[in-house]
Amino acid sequence: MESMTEEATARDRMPTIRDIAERAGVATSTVSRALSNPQRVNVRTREKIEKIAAQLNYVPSTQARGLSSGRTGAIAVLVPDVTNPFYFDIIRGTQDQLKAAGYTQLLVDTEEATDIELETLRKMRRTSDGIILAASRLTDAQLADAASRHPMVTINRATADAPTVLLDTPGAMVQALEHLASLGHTKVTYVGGPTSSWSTHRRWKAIEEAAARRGIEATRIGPYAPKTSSGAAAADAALRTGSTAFIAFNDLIAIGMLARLRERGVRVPEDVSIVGCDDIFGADFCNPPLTTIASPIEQAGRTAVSMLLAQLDPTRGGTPRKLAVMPTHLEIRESTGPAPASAKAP
Amino acid sequence: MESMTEEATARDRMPTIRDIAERAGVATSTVSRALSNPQRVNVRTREKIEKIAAQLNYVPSTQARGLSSGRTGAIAVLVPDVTNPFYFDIIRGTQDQLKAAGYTQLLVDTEEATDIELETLRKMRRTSDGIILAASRLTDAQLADAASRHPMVTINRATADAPTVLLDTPGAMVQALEHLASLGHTKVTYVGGPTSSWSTHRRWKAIEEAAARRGIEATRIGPYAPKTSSGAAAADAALRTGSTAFIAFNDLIAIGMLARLRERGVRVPEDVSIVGCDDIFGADFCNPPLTTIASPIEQAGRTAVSMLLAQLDPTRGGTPRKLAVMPTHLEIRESTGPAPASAKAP
DNA sequence: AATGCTCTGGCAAGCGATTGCCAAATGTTG
DNA sequence: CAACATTTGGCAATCGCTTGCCAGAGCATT
Repeated sequence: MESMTEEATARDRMPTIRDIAERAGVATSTVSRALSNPQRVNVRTREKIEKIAAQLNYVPSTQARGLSSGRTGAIAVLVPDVTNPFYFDIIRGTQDQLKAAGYTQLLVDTEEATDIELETLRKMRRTSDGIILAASRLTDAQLADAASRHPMVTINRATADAPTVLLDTPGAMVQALEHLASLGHTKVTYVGGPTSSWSTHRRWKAIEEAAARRGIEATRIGPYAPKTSSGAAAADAALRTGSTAFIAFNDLIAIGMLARLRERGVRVPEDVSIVGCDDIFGADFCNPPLTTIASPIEQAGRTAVSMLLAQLDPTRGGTPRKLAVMPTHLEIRESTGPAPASAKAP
Repeated sequence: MESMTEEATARDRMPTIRDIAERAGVATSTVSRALSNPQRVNVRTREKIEKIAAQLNYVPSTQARGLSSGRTGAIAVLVPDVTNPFYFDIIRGTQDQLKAAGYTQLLVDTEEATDIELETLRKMRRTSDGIILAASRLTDAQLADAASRHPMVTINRATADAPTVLLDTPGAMVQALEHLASLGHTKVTYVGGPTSSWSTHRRWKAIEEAAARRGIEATRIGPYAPKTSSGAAAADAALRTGSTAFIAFNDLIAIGMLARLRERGVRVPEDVSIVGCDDIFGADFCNPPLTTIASPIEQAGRTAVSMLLAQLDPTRGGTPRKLAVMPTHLEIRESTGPAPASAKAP
């Protein structure tokens, strides 16, 4: 029985460019062009091909396409911790913009580990067209190496070797300090994040400088892991400093501190004030609502994608920017208040 | 100048299996086997090849591998909304398990839209080896069709056509109802989620039945989008029902209601009680902390991956399960309390 | 009528692996 | 030592699509 029709043959196999070519009576190359380079082919031929493709429910193979064209159509997004709401906003931003540009997003959690980050970078060199690296834990040298091998954009981690999107949190830290100063606080403690975090140093430096300029006594404690569970230890240590106001590396830690302070009977903001950072989901409805540093995080993700895409296809975009700084502002809620009178004379 | 050495040639190009073969003096097929089918080749040859591969910093091309082997090494995870913390946990679970199994995760946000979901499904048929579909908005027929074409596991959306991971929220809804009943509540309102959500109907049905059995008057309002911003409208409508206790479709809505109620001067739990669902990030530190239905969400993600992988490679796993029901429990916090006395005699 | 373009479409060579089949080498056994 | 098994490695065909190059057709220009 050699009478199998094309219909029968194609039943279980996915249709390929060849099936279309046969039915249309053209060469596969023509089909390829009609589908991915429309103006290269006659309108009538194209329409015919498109019709057949639709009929067959044809879906091009990314694999094959990638193999021959060298492009994969995928962008890898590396974040240190997918559970951290901060990164979720970034992911949402990248997802959004990537989808719009027809790219697939490969999401990888590097678990705040340098080696996983490096290994992922290595693999992705082959698997993706470009990489978005959020809050990288890598050293400058490692970063430079990675950037030299693959199109890359970093978020919240400046480097001369790749375009970067920065949230101007240091700027807002200064605002936060001024806010606290105007409320009468004279001793402020910065609750630091992971040592490997570039941001935490940047923030502390900003605070240190601004404090010196204003005659405020600034101290630093830490490092603490950026999780609510670190908040307990952080709160205890912070209290021991004698400061009346704390600025936390991020909202996660701040929220954890809030819980611990309540547990210990320390009132916020009557006894101490707390400022968080990032304005993540939850910062507005915790108890008390957290004064924090807000920024367009999702926008940062989108911008990173745009910058990466511009790098991939220099013809399309205009001047590829090397640096984008997102504005931030202090979102004052209820976790900050006047310095307690007693604190003035210890 | 034809004297370019191999070194020079290979400088900017990624090393391929062929480069290794040449250096090792063997055929590419041998290299391929040594790398992905070690026992098929002599130990000494293998070691030699591995060494050279390491030297060259060789990374196999997923594309090429996929083309010839038919497998892509990627699993697509479709969620209705990446911003919803509930899905964070699922994503974290899948990410974790997929990485462990050597798969890449393709994350797609279907934006609660049926057509995006369908379109993504179509594309992913070629791009991924399998699909994990969380809280699908599809009809049974659409789901059956999709499942027939591609290995698939659903989460929180039962179907006879694909293995499913279910969180036993309906069971816990009954617990919640009993909890409320024992606190003296006799009128309870269910604040429903999106009409297209399979879960919301399932939950309401469970409540309705349990309420009837216990002589509690249960009403339903909705639908509401699963966002905190829906909470305001939901709270207003809920209040109008005259019920003293509300069970929300999820924590997002519940948290939004909390805010609105405070705004309106309605005390929780003194005046009304609220129960959420999912125990998402934030449910424990909102004000007041939310009584909610907790479940091992991350675990659900992991289980889904296991079930999918078992389906892909039937030899490895044991009996591929068709259904996994994750246990849930009522997490009692401070948003539920005794029914107000006045409510007894309206 | 000759010349030169622009359009279209086909040919065929890859892209980088995998894998069925075969042959040489090596080992085992009676 | 012959006969047979088992390893081990090579050949070459694929996988599905892209793309450089070429040729014929259709037109406009001299």
